[in-house]
Parts: sequence; structure tokens; C-alpha cells
Amino acid sequence: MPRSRDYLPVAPPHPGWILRDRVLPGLGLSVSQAARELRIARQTLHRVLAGKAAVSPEMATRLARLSGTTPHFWLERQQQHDLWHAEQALTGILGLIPTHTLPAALQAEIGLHHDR
Amino acid sequence: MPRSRDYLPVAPPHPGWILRDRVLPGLGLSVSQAARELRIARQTLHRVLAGKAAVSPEMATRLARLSGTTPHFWLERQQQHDLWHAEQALTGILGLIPTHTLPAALQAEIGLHHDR
DNA sequence: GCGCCCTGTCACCCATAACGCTACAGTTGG
DNA sequence: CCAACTGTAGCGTTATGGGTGACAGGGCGC
Repeated sequence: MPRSRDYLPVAPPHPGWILRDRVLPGLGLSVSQAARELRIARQTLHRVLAGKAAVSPEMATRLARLSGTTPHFWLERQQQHDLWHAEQALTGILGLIPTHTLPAALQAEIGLHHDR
Repeated sequence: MPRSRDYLPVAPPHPGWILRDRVLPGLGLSVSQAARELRIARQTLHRVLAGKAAVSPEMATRLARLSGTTPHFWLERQQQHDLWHAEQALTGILGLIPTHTLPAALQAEIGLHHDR
């Protein structure tokens, strides 16, 4: 039996869909209007919505300001998406990297939690 | 008076220092040895240690594999660092972006938590 | 019909960044 | 002395975020 935690067979959705389907309607804003208020080009917002561009730290800060959310909210979702692709790209290479173990005292000191 | 929560006067440290000062010693690895095991160039690891390069999703995955940690552990720290710089770069612009409020039902639906 | 605003996508161009590589100076231990 | 390590600098490649201009098309009011 597979022992592990969260290996999804398919990439997690990019943050764009939740922006388009939930947040923008919730704010009552059109794409064009949102882009104007965010002070970015309309096409730039389209790229985020389509998943053609990632939510950068700057973009996350803008989105948080606009929608009353936190930058972390957006970056966390982007991170999950990027991480999935990174792991895909490292199949094969990853198996060549040996695994060591940190002393338990050090794990606690640096605040390492094995949840999530 | 400024009203808010977590405005640090100085940038949060990049993930490199914890790698150099805590994790690598904890693993008993030299920089060169770690780079070999990570299957990356020695200079690439040096750049991360010096904060000249960010911990990319791929790098985080490698580090997690090597040290028995999670990619999230490294990316979270990198994210805090990047976010601080993004907010610095947006001073002035950020004030021009109006703030709207999402319906409470929607906030709950998307799992928005205002902690952290 | 016409104007206006919207959507979605394309092609460029520019700046930045991650990474590997070569090369160099300096240090430390056998 | 020599080997292996550290740290930095430069260069080339590749990828990506963002702005801009341009295009086709849809909906709406006049």
C-alpha cells in the first residue's frame, strides 16, 4: 500500500479560476474594471486568469489589497501549483538524492512540522 | 498613527541562513558535499546560501528530499522574504488600489482565514 | 447602423532571475 | 606540497512576468 500523504494524479488548479469564478463576481467587478483598479494591464490579468502567468508576490499583494484578503492566501495556492510541477520535473533526479535525518532537537528548534 | 499588524522595519531573513547555520550542520554535510548530493552545481547552492538566489520550487523539493523536511517548509520562508520586498516595491502604488469586501459566505467558502 | 465597452488571445519587447559553467583567490588538513 | 574545501565573479542559456499594440468578436444603448 502507498504510505504517503498527498500525491495527486493531476495538477492542482491555478489561482486564476478562483479569481474569476468566485472573487471577481463577489466583488462585482469585470476583468477590465479589476485590472484598472489593480493598476495593471488588462492582458496581464487575463494571463493570470488563464493560468498563463503565476500569481507573483507583487500580484498577490495587489489582489489582497483589492479584495480584502491576504497575500498569503494567493501565494499559498500558487505555491501548491508550482510545487506540483516542480515535483513532476524532478522525477528520476529526485530518486538520486539521498535522505538524511535532522536531530529531533533541531527539528523542534526550526519549527518543522510534518503535518500538511 | 499606523494601525496595522506586521510591518517589520527590516526584511525577514532569507532561507539560506537556516540552511547554512542549522540544517547543513545538523546533517553533517559540507556545502560541496550537499551540492553533490542535491545534484546541483556548488555555486548554485552558494547563491542560495548567500541569498543571491531564491529557493525555487525545484530547489525546495531537492532540499526537502535531502533533509527529510517538506518543500513547504522552505517555500514558506522564501515567500515571507519575497513578500516583504514586493510590499516595499509597491509603496505608493498600493495606496491607489481601492479595497472591496467579499461577502462573508464567500469568504468562508474559499477558506479565507484572517490569521497570520 | 454606429459607438462604446467588454472579453479573449496573439505577437513583440524588455527586465529579471535561476542555473550551469569556467575561473580565480584564499583557507585548512594530511 | 597538495588536495579539498569555501566564496565570489563573470558569461551564456533559458524561462517568466509585465507592458504595449493589435485583432476578432459580443452585448447594449442610441
